[in-house]
Amino acid sequence: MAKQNTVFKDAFNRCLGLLENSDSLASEPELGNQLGVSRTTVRAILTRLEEIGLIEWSKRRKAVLRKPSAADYFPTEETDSLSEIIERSFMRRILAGGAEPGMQINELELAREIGTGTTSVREFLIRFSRFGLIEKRPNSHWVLKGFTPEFALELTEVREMFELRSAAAFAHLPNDHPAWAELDAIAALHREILADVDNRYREFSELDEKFHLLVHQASRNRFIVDFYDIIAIVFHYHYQWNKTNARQRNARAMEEHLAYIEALQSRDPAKIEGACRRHLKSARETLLQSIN
Amino acid sequence: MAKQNTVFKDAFNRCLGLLENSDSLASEPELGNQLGVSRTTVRAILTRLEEIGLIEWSKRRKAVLRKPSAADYFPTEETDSLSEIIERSFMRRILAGGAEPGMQINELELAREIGTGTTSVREFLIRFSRFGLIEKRPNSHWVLKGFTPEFALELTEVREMFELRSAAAFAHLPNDHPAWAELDAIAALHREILADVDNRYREFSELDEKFHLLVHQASRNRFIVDFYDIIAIVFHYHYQWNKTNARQRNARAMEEHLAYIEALQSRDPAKIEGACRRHLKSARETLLQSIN
DNA sequence: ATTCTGTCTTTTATCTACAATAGACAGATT
DNA sequence: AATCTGTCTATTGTAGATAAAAGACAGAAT
Repeated sequence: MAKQNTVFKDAFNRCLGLLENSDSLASEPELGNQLGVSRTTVRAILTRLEEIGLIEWSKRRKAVLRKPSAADYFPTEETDSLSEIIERSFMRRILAGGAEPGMQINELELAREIGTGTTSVREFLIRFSRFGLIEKRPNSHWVLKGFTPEFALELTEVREMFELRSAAAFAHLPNDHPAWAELDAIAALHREILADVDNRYREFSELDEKFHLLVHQASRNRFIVDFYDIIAIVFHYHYQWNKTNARQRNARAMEEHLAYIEALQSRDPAKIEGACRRHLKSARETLLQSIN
Repeated sequence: MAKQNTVFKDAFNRCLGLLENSDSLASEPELGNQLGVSRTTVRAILTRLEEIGLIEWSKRRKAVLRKPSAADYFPTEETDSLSEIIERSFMRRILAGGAEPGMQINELELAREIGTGTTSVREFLIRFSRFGLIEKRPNSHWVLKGFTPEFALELTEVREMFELRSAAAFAHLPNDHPAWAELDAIAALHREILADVDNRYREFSELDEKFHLLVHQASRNRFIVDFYDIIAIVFHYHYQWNKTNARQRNARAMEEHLAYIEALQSRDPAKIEGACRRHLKSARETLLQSIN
């Protein structure tokens, strides 16, 4: 296999969703926009939809013949891109399984284990190296530096510098900047989840990422925004891995977020800095606790 | 060709250097250490040295028969690793040649132009993307974001945050830390070059990199140290590209460095911050001037 | 006049193969 | 006892090939 057709399968599944609530489909370029794929892929999807009797397709006419059933969808295992599979597999190995700092990482072995070619693994490792968890010895193996307390401290040190500056910049966004509306929406979602926290505390992880990314974007600095990727991936896998006291931790963080958001809305620099510092401090403590 | 033997050729050339001042060579593992290569490569070098009649080799005996001549060395074009070649070639294209922001970057075309396979170009682009000058559209081309004033401002903003913090940390290094001795050596070299600045101002570029890296390392933060790569590459190619007033600019920067170094040596936080800010400000101005 | 479809070309993502390089181990040498 | 060499194996770096996906263009349909 030269290339997996995951783009096709994923877009196909999303297209079935469109098809649930409508009795005909838009034009090919329009569908391409909706699904975020090229016309070539759209046509492949339409061809398959016709083959399995979901639509009748003739030039501009794409009439829905029946509603899609569960069996029409491609299984979710087949819709993940190779890089997602490699990332998950790798993160599981280094976060969960006894991965000692200093351990060697073998491209060929990783590739065999994941069931993929070495090229993809190499490219993943190169991309991943910017997260500071692995390092290359040229002409030789990669070395795992490990998810250690030092790593967490270095990460949070930079994060705190960047976020304090971004939060300060946020206050100076013009009043009609869309970020203010987004901030309102995020605040509302916080209150909604907090009102039913016992059932919905798991939604925090995603909300957390959205909120902090919004703050970082106010810096209008690509290096600051890009750095947030590292924080996001660390917290993302960290939440999946460490679930002790999750409900309580998340509730507390959401309260802090609300105070932080209120400070931003006040535009008062001192208030913003205080609320931001308080939240960052507890976020750092949470992360550090879970490592030891 | 599956792999260029540039490691062999480069190590071979360096081995000829060792051979100039000695009438026999060390053991294989020892040579491997000196040259920074594996025993396999050392043995390949010894084999070649024997073939061209430079040494007589029998087990532990590696007697030098004659001094190497210029013809024994591999030409320097053959000793650069593929990634260095690609980097230079790429930087020339985007800094020198009319490379408009928003331009598409084509892997295949780049590969053909450089005379290499696509795999290496891809890997280079992935590594290079962390410098914030290019961006990938998945399943599609890369986009050149360009060496624009915005880029320079975003870069220097982060640089200033990081360097101020690193400089402050430098003052707290223990008195017996090797960085103090290195700082002295760097200061001495500054004075030496300044004393003959008309002839030696070109040595500044390398010295500049060494000095700022030393400062950044005092942060003991991998993200801060890694970020310095971006600054170093930008200034490196920038110096090569823009030579107007180079002598004067470099002389001024060296004076600033000396004041900055003196401030570090004083361990006085206020003095350090002042000298650091002054230098960073003029470095930023120099960079910005050359872009427009 | 604009938007769409049919068809074709180009480019990316990924696999496989292979030379260069690293590295392991046993027996030889000091 | 420690270090070295001869030999062998394992891994990386890179090229080349191929299916998937993107994208270009002309003619057809609104």
